[in-house]
Amino acid sequence: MPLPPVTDADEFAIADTLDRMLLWARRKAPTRLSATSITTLDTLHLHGPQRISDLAAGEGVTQPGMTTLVSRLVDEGLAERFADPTDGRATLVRITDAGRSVLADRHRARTEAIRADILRLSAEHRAALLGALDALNHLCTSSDRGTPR
Amino acid sequence: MPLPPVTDADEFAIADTLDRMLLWARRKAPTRLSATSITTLDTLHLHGPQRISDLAAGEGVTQPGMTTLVSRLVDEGLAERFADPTDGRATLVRITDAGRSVLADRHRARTEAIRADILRLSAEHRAALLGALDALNHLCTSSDRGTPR
DNA sequence: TATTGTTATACTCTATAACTATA
DNA sequence: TATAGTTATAGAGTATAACAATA
Repeated sequence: MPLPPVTDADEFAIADTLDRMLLWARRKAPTRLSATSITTLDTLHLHGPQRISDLAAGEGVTQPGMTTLVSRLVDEGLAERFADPTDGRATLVRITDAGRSVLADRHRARTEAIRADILRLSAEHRAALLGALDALNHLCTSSDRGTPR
Repeated sequence: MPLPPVTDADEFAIADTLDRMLLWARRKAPTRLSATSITTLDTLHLHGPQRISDLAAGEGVTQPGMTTLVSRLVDEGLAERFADPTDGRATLVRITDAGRSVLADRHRARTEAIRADILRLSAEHRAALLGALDALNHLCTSSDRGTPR
């Protein structure tokens, strides 16, 4: 069976819906840590140790801002700094076990909250969502860097 | 053709992916106004005039916090206050044309940014996304209230 | 001289507490 | 007395500017 064609208008409709999703998402989900702290921890978790400047660029904050943020994470035991063996100027940051634990707890809680909404959907809608998971995952992982400010 | 069954594990997978989407989303999208300002304007746009206390509950902030936020919006000409004819204690807030314009501009810009990522997906993925739009829209609109703090 | 990171300072946002006005 | 909203104060988070150390 041939795939349905995806037109310009369709692409716009997809983007439009996803943007509305983001507003929805923003209204759920209060977290103890700031949103930037969470995404920074997530980056460290997924991609391993990083420089301050790389983290800053990736999260769309300034370098001094990232220094402060990392200091907070270190104070709370969620991350740690260590010297970059290849560059005396640089500092590398790595997530700790406690940091991973915070990330896991938060993810578990939020997943449960979202799941409650999914249960209210029709079987057809859930099936459609299931069919789009792979696409959504690609979307999230392909280009997860923000635009610099 | 019968629908594929949606199991508990599937529901979890959907919720899991959506939560990852939210982290992705957070990394895109810097906005001039705060996230709460945007969602508040969006609520006023979608559901009409509201009381301060209702807005506060809906956005998951305190009543004094919403007073301040609304004052900012009013100062910028994006919303306006008027007396509730049915309750002398209450103030109603309504979005202005300028507010709608800000919302539209932001939506347009973000939709365009997301669309760029969609263009990098395969035709199959885009088709799957298209098939899930209705489900996603239901998800966003069914229960768009945040949990109170 | 350019780059990496930190410190100093100021501004925005939002929470808690105390207050005013109306029901 | 309870409810709607505001004002006062404090704290978190992040930006810009100035600085120190290394490449």
